[in-house]
Amino acid sequence: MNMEELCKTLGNPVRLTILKWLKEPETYFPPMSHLPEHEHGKGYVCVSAIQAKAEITQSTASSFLAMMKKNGLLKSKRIGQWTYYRRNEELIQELARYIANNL
Amino acid sequence: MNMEELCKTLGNPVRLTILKWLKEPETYFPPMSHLPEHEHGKGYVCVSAIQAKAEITQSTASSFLAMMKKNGLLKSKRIGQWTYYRRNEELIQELARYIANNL
DNA sequence: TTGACATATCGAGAAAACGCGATATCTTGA
DNA sequence: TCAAGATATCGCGTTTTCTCGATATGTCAA
Repeated sequence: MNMEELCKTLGNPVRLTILKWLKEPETYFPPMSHLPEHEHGKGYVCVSAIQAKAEITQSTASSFLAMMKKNGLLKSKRIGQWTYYRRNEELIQELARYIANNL
Repeated sequence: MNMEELCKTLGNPVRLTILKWLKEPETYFPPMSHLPEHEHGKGYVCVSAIQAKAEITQSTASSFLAMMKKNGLLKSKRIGQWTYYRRNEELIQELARYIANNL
């Protein structure tokens, strides 16, 4: 867990908002119609849905999500031509514990 | 608590390190010889000690510390010609709780 | 195999953060 | 009142981040 990089990643209003949206995907995104049944309810959201909601370009969405994944905040799964991202709750809790105990 | 600004502030290696040093002031800083007896043991460290330890200029130290105070990470007390800074443990714990529960 | 669509990567101009030196302000002791 | 030391603020060149458009890559269906 790279605290500095993690904080830089979270220090951007768009990325911070995306992370919050992904906490309640059903609230903030339309149903992922291409996602197979057995992957429903796991919090997966595709890049284009996030891009549309955040009102940023496709390239920005892609690189922001890649950055968040690189720092461990998100996990991703490629299904067909879609890349789905979801939160990595384990790292977020680890971050909270780190701040509480070691920062 | 402004999460975005807080993360920007923590997303800098020097500021992050300063915050950690202030967790154990006796370990990382020489005794604050001008600090009155009754203020000892409270974690106060003066600007010039932090500046020297971090190997940054006086102006950078001053503005970094002011930024950290503005975001609630530090508290400060002016005593004579010295400004002493210490951690604001309450906000750090609040940040940890916020990440654990609301991020 | 090819066309269409989703995503990733590249290159660049604009905006923000970095971190310095110079200078101003504040406080104390002479 | 004045000089000296500690800290705060200002201005600025440098570096990093932001965010875009253009283009490349990957995947599926026809």
